[in-house]
Amino acid sequence: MKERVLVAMSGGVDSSAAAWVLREQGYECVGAIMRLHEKEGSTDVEDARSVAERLGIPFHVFDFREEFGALVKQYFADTYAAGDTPNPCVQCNRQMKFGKLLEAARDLGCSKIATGHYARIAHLDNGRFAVKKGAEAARDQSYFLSLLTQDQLGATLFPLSDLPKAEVRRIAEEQGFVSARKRDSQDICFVPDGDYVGFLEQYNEREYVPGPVYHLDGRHLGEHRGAIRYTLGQRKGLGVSAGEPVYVCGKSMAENTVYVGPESALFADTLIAEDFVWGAIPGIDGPLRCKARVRYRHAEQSALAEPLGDGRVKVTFDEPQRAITTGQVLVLYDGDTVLGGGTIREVK
RNA sequence: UGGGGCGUCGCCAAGUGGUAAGGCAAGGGACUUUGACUCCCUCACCCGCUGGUUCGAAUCCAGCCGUCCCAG
Repeated sequence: MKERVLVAMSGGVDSSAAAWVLREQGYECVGAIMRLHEKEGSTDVEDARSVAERLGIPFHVFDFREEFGALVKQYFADTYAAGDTPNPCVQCNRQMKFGKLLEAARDLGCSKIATGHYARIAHLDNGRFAVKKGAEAARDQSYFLSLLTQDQLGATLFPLSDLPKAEVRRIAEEQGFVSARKRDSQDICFVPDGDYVGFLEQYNEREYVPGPVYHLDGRHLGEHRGAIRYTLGQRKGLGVSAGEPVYVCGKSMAENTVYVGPESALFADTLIAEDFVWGAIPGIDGPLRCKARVRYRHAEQSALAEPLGDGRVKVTFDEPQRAITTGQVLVLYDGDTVLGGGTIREVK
């Protein structure tokens, strides 16, 4: 019998198939699901339990609603309130799945944790662990895993790393998992109706009121419905017409003002990321040419990364990038390997 | 209340006798384990109002209403 591994199950296809694959590989599996927030009508817990039963593995339910609120929802609300744009999934990965759940796994005597992410983990010659892209480029989730620490990566398995999604579905189908035909998850899990502003108003216990929309050329174009609703590069939802498409180019939370302008005004080539977490390499002490992504599904771009000290890294793209947004996560790559990532703090 | 201009979808705007372009916005969908972007579809039985001319008008005529500019 191999190692004892806790499989993070969500009730969806991916984690279900991951559990099966892992068991096939001879690991001693323990299934577990986290309760992170209230979900009306959700059968996720039951679905995960059913899959665990079908696999004949133990199953645990961890109620992490409080922790999720403190570590993810709070971060989400605070980031928006500060005028930045958060990435709750990256935060959830580092704090919950590979944070609280990993702790719980260790308490259960599991040396590792496994999830249904489409990515790989490599143990490099330099002794470090690194996240690498999944086999199917279109589904690669390495971006979301970029801020995991060495300790976290060293204790992680991604059973689906070499499987295309179609194969995963087939496995779930064959095994008769209830999750086989479930839709892929999308949007922010704790804001199911997509109304994240409504969530923020409730969470922050305040109402976000209308304010002015100005064009960069000085024109007053109309009123927006609260500066917190808009993020850099956003086009829809402004409700103002300038004759041609205009995009959010900036905003002032203090003045509740939104500035819009032509798409061309959104391009910038330099940013500073903070709280950098290094993956494949321990860090850099000089300029490093690499590839970088500024958001999930951003095609990697050639760039030069330079250390600024204090966990800060300056990144200069060869070509200006559209709507580099503070609060979002910057990830550096060397080919398929994640070099490290940080939170975008400043854009020039 | 003298003169002139203008009144077409929420905004801008084609169309000047033959049966309402387009852009923006908006709504819906696709894409998507973040926010966005993008893509697709929809969006004036009707042209300020009322009459008139005409086989036929948003397009011509009259009156009215509204609005803008100049002159007061």
